[in-house]
Amino acid sequence: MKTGPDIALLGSLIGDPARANILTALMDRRALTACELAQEAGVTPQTASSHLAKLIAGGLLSPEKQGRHRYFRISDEEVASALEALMGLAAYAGHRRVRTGPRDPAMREARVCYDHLAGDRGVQMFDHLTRRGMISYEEAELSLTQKGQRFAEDFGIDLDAIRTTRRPLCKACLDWSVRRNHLAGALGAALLDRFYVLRWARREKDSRVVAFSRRGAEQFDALFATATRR
Amino acid sequence: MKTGPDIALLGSLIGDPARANILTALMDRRALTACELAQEAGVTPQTASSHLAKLIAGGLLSPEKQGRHRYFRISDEEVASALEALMGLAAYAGHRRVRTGPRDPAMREARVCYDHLAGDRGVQMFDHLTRRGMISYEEAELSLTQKGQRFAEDFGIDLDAIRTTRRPLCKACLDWSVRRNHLAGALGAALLDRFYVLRWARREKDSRVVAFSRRGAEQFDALFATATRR
DNA sequence: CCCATGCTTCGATCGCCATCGAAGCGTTCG
DNA sequence: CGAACGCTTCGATGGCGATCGAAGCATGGG
Repeated sequence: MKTGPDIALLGSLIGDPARANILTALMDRRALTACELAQEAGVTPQTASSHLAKLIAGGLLSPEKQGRHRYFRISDEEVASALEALMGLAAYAGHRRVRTGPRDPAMREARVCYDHLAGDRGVQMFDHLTRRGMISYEEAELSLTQKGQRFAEDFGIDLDAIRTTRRPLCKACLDWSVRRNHLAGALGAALLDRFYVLRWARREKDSRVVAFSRRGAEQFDALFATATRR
Repeated sequence: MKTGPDIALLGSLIGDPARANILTALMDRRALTACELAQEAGVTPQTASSHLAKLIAGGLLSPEKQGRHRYFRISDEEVASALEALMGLAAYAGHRRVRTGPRDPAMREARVCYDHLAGDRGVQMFDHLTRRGMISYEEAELSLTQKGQRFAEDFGIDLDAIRTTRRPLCKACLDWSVRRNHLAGALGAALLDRFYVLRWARREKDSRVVAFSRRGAEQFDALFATATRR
């Protein structure tokens, strides 16, 4: 008999197409209702309900009651990160759901991963921050340096406010399209937020794509100029 | 329709208990025969054969013919790394296959992950190497510094020989038991090899456990003394 | 050569689980 | 309060896939 974590349970949860669709739909950090998810997955509400129950029992999703709706979201950054890693392997092994569509390049350029920026631009930002010594990698954990703190404050991020949460400030998340790290954690989320506020970018409706305006892209490139984009 | 990598396929592959057992059994980098794997998984050779065919089709395993035997191994470090990440989530979410057994603490202390050292000791080593500036984390990739190169050579590792392979020298791998990084890549493999040669440790039969001798543990602790063990 | 070994293919069986219709339960709104 | 909505539970159905016995194919040894 084997010992160790049970990957079969998680695998079978992720293995059903309807459930995989649900999880994928929730990878942006939205919380969706059961009916919306049913539509995303292409099944009836009854079926979706049973899937959702299983995903909750498995710890992958968390329900949230609000009025007569029930919203579902991915439980945890840990879960999102593991799913992103699986997507990485899937992309690497060459399993794609559909032939590369028109949306695909946009996804590769910039998309939402849970609540932070992923794709080429996410990696570009991460590269710049580490290369310029704003984020340091010590004891296998990321931390924000003095220089990085000044940068963040200057960029309009209220670090004190962020630090009140229990959530880690900086975390690395493996990008499935670029297969390198991008920045997750509270700071990653705050930065993306800031891009929205500054109108550099906006979320594309019903997708994970983050669309940068021309001006926004220029400003972004100027700010994170160290690393060259692919 | 969704776009992006297909996690459902991988999920369903990993989701079957027999296949999960097979994958887990191969997580040390051994190559096993179909019959051995059948026994590991607790199914007949016929059944195992069909599972193995699917795992190969999915890109997770690679077959290797040798005489009248056919050996199977995990295709790739990428695959092993993704599986380790899934185990991390499973452990985090609290799904364990069996009640914590006597072997479990030993697994947590030191075990083989593909072909490098994982567990408390693996993380301890990684921490020391990064903290002492032997491995640097730049542009989202690990690299061996001058100081690190001297260290490795002094420890009896032939870096030139290693570099002939196309395999990356240093890679980070997320440890499922400690949930922090340990060192993978060619250097990680070479270091573990060195521990065997120096008789600091040996593989426990039929398990992923790496058993350190008392003397070996002392030397190891002396060498990687920066980080305190848990 | 013939037989043993190792593995795969074939065919049949069985069980589990995804699916959906119908009904039940709670919430909201007019 | 009744009707509409949102979601879940129940029950029945169907299909896919895991499983194994038996046979087929290689390879190697005597």
